[in-house]
Amino acid sequence: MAFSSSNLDLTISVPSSARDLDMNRLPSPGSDDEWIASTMEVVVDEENTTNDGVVPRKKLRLSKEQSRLLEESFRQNHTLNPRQKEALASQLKLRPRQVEVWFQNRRARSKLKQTEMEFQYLKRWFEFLTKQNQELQSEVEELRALQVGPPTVISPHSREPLPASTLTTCPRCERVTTISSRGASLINTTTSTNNTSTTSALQSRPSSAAG
DNA sequence: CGAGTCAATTAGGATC
DNA sequence: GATCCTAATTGACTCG
Repeated sequence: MAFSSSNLDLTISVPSSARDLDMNRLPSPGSDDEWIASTMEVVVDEENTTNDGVVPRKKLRLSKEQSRLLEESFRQNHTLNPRQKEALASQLKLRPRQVEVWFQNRRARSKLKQTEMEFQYLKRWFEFLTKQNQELQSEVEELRALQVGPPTVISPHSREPLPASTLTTCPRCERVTTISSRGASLINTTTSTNNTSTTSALQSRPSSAAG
């Protein structure tokens, strides 16, 4: 069995003898099955088999140049059509299946990274909302403490006092509302500075996190 | 039904 | 030796 050495530093060593097997070798000519069969022929020897005759898996390590090229083409496209796959495999002296597997794993890593980033973002967003909620709760408490008689609510539109109403907390959003004869109207209980921070926080929220 | 993709998993090798 | 990274396998699923 003769394996030509390649200029890429991708080899597997067979422990029993010091010989190296070039993992990048393309089948010439033939299918992946033939390539695997020829590889197995080298790998299978008595010292490399377990008691039940199972051949231990040898792991390919991609060279830096191979990884660089794969990353480069991944940046261009996250999936490859069969022709691109063949071309890339041939360029990298890998089997198409290996290129395919690399892209598959790369997509998985990419997705995992994205999920981790989204998790971090949502975590920070949750912390922010919790803090905001606590602050609003405190304000509600303060307002309740100040409430001695029926509240006088100034209309933000007319600047005129609105009819007597009842100060309550919306059970859904926990914002303070007034229930008046004209129906429920929202009172902004936050200060202008708080309002600004809330608005800017909302505006800075990246839409990508939503989906 | 075959090809392609994905999620889950396994396992080899590097690094600490 | 534990841990991390990643190549490779497997089985389920989708789509034309």
